[in-house]
Amino acid sequence: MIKPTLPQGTRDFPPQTLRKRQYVLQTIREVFERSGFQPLETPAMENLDTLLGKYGEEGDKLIFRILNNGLDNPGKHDQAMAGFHQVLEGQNSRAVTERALRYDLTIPFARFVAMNHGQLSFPFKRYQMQPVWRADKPQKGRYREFWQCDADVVGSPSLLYEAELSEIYLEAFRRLGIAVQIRINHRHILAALAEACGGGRLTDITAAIDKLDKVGLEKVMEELARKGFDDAQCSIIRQYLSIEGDNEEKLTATAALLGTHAKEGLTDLRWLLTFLRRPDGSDPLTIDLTLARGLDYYTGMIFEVKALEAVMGSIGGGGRYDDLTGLFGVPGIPGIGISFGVDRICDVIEEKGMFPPSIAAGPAVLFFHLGEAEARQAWQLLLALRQQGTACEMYPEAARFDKQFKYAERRHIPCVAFLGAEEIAEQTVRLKTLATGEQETLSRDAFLQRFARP
RNA sequence: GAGGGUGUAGCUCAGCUGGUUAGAGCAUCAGAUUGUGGUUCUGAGGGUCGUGGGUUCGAGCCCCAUCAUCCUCCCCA
Repeated sequence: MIKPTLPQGTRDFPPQTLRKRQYVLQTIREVFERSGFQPLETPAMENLDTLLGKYGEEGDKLIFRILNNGLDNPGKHDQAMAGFHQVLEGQNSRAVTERALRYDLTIPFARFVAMNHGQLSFPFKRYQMQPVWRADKPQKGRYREFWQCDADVVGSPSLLYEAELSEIYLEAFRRLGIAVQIRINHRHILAALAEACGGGRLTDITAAIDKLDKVGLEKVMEELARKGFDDAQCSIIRQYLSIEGDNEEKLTATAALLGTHAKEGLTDLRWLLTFLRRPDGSDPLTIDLTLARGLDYYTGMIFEVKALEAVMGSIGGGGRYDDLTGLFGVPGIPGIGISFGVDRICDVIEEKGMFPPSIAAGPAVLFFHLGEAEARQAWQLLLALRQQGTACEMYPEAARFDKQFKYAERRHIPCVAFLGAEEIAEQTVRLKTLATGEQETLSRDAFLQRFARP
C-alpha cells in the first residue's frame, strides 16, 4: 500500500472551500453575463504546437507536457529513441509528446476563433472559466493547477471594449468586496521608450523596470548598466522611471520625454481615462508606466489588478492584442481580454474574512429520527418539503438527541423538525430553531408554508 | 532553475544539554440524564515521531540521503 498524496501544487476542494470558490465564480459569471459575454469551454489539453512559443521562453518551460502513449511499441522503438534524444537536448519531439495541458485561456480561445471565424459574428464576446496548469514551483498564491476567468472580445479594435472590460473588473471586485488598484499602461509607450534608447532590447528594458516598486530605482539602474545600457540610455530610463504624479501629470511628462513615438499610446490612455472618469472627477484606473506584463502577444493597452490591503501577487491581468489569431493563419482579427485569478482572489477574501457567512449554510431543515414508524411519517413530509424546493435531510438512525443536534450544528442546518408519536397523533410537526432555541408546533401545511419560497 | 524553514495522535502543537513506558488541548467514541443537545463529570481508542541509512550503551532530539510541505528569488494568476 502506498501513502496517498496529491501531485505537487494541486489541491482537493472540500465542500466548505468549494462553496467559497463557487461564490466567487458565480459573482464573476453574473458580471460577465450582464455585459453580454457568452460562455465557452475548450479541452484541458491542446496540441503542443498550439501552445509553444506563445508565452515567451520562460512560458514554454512551464507548459505541462503529456507523454505520448504507446512509446513502448517495439515497431516504433527507433523513432521513440530518436525523439528522446531530441528531448534530452532541450528540443521538442512529436515522437515523445504532442499534447500539453493548457497554460492559459487566451491562446486556446485564439485557436478556437481561428478555427471558427467563418461561423462567428464579430465582435465576438466570450467568457471562459476553467482550470489551467503551469509547471511552476508552488508557493504562496502560486499553484500548479488554478482557475482563470477570462473575458475576451475579438473582431473589433474599438477602445469601447477597453472601457467595458475595465468596468467589469471594477464591478466584479466591488461585488466581491475586494479593494483593488487597477493599473494600466500601453505597449506603445514601452516601445517608444525602447525606441528612445536606440531601438530593440524592449524585453531587457521592461524586465528591469517592472521590478521598480520591488527593488527600487537604484537596483533597476544597476541591472540596466550590467546589461550594457550606456549612460545616455540609462539617463532616459531614469527620467522615465522618475515620472510621478496623478494620471494627467504622468501623461504630460511622458509625452514631453518620449515625444511623437509615444503619441498613439498616450492618446489611447487619455481617451480611456476620460471615458471612465467618474462624476466626482476621480479616475478608477491608475497609470503605471512600469507595468509591462510578460506575455508577448499584447500590443496595446495592458492591465493588471493588485489587491490593496493584502500581500499577494496580481489577481488579474489582461490587455489588447492586434493579431492573436494570426499565429494560427487567420490574420486581421484584433482582440482584447482580461483574466481573473480565482485562486488568489479566494485567498485574498479568505485572508480578509470577507466571505459571506451565508455560503456555509447547509440544508434548511434536519428531520430527527425518532424511530422506525416515526421516520416513515417524517419521510413523507421531507419529500413534500423537497418537492417545493426546500433543501432538507433526515438523520439516518434513532440516535441520542445530542448526536442529532450536534450533526445539525456541524452541518450548519438552522432548524430541526420533530415528528414523534404525539405529533403524528395530532397531525402536527414540532419545529426548533437552533440559534434561538425557540420551538413551535405547526400543522403540516403551516410547516411547509414556513419554508415555501416567496 | 537557485536558496532557506518545517515534518511528533484526525487537527493545532509541546517534548530541556541525547536517557525508562512520547504528552497536552481540541476532535472522535463510550458511559452518567433521555421528547430537547451545546455547560459538567468519568473513561476509551488513536502515534513503527515523514521515509531510509549512520553515529551512540542508548536517537523524537545529532549526521547524511530521500520524500512531502511552506517560504524567498526568477516569473507569474
